[in-house]
Amino acid sequence: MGPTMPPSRKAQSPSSGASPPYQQGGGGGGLAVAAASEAEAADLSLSLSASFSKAEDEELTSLSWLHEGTDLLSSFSHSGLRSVSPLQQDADGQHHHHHHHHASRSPSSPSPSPDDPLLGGDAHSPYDLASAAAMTGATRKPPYSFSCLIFMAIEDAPNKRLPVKDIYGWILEHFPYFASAPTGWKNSVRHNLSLNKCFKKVDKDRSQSIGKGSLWSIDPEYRHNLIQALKKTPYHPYSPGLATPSTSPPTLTQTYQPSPPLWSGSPLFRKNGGVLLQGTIFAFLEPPSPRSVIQNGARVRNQGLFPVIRPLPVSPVGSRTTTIRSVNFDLRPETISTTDCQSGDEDAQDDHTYSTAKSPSRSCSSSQGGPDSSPRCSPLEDDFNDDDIIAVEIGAEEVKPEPREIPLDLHVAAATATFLTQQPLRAQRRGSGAGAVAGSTAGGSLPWTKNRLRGVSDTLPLKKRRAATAAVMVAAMPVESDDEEMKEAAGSLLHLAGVRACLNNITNRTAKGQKEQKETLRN
DNA sequence: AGTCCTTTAAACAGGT
DNA sequence: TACCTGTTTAAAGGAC
Repeated sequence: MGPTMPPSRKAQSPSSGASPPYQQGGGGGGLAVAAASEAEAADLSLSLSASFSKAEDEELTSLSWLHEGTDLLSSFSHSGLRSVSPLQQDADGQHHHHHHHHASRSPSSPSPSPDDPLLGGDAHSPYDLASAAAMTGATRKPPYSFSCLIFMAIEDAPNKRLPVKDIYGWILEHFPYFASAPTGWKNSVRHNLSLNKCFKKVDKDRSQSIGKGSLWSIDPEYRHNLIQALKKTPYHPYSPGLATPSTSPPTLTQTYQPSPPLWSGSPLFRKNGGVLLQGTIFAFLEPPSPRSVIQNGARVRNQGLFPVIRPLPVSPVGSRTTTIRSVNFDLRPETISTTDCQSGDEDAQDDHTYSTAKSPSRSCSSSQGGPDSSPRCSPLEDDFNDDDIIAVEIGAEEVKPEPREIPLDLHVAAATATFLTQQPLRAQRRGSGAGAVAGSTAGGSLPWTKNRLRGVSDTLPLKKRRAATAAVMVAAMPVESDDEEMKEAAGSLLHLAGVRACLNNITNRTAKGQKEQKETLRN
């Protein structure tokens, strides 16, 4: 019953042609190097960091809306946009569909204090929906993937669950674009709900059936993937074209020129792999005091929906370092390739969440460790459980003047690692490898392809993978550095950290398979 | 060139 | 019957 060939695809998605920001596609795998430009790509500091699950927890902790009873709603409150959810639910999960009103017009939440440097009274706060809406306009597609949109909608619901219809409503309300967009988006939403492991139906209680359909909720296990996906948005303070927070305390980061847009679909972002690089570089640039991070964290928490994506502070050209981001992403236990993790394929199953974070370093694809990653595969974990990130700076070359003093010793690196574990941006790291959540198809594997039929075992043989990893490392080396010592150092460090990058360990699955897995998880 | 990923389109089944 | 919901397959296209 395969679908018949679509009559005319040409009229297809507007999205595909113009490389809209929200398109995060491409997961390709290259090593992502953060730089404001290609040219600068090679000029970043090389930092290897490994993060582990614990870090993830901490990371989550940093998001207020996750742990402090601060839900996304509150995040909206800061924008004055969301005051009242259009979809009101009572404690029983009953939905009372209020007439859609634009929350922005009737803010019920207190506006951010004008003098709050973090929240800023800035009407153009990049973190509020109003700004987002204004920026995207009613005619432009929001930069969020459907998964993110769905996630936000659900999170915005008092009971964290919504029927599709209300999800549509939420999206429409907050992103007017869809009001006039082709109807296909609803199909996409449903498609996402069905395929993305991040979403799951709530067992419907007959007694309180809401009628047709089920309530959809976020699978806690994959939630962080969604969160991470959200973090990758174009709406961050320093995005060009976006308002910038006027009051942020002077930090080293401010000395940077705003880098190109870093929304997840941004080429630059992809190149960087986003997160890690951001986090890493960020860490180096930020004052030693975690405070700034915390501040940012606070911000994140307040922002909720609008992930803090800061521009990558780009190392001035000239610094001779390279950043290896894939390591960071992939090292997390969850993202570690099964192969590298002893377990092999057994877990192949859980993985699949569409990743929201797409990742360039798909090393451990979403399919794999995805979000769930239940199987904690990793020896690494045993060795490092505490501050999950190990950042190692590998040799900055003497050659060019380091614009910023980049710590060259492990102590500093360690500190940085710690720092990173506390800083929100860090979350993004995984985007890459693991596939984040995203969307729809997040987990990783999308249905379509033969590839998907391959199992973990089909991925590159361990040997090759390792070779690939090595290649990655080498590739990450300063361009002009063919210094074997350096390479060795990198290798040693990785080894030391028990880090093994895993590449292309993506398990492809058929949609069916995913579904089955999804089912399995449910049961 | 091949692979990955997201989005879009569409067929279909089941429910209301 | 018409519409909605949910699942699944397929393909387009961008990115690496």
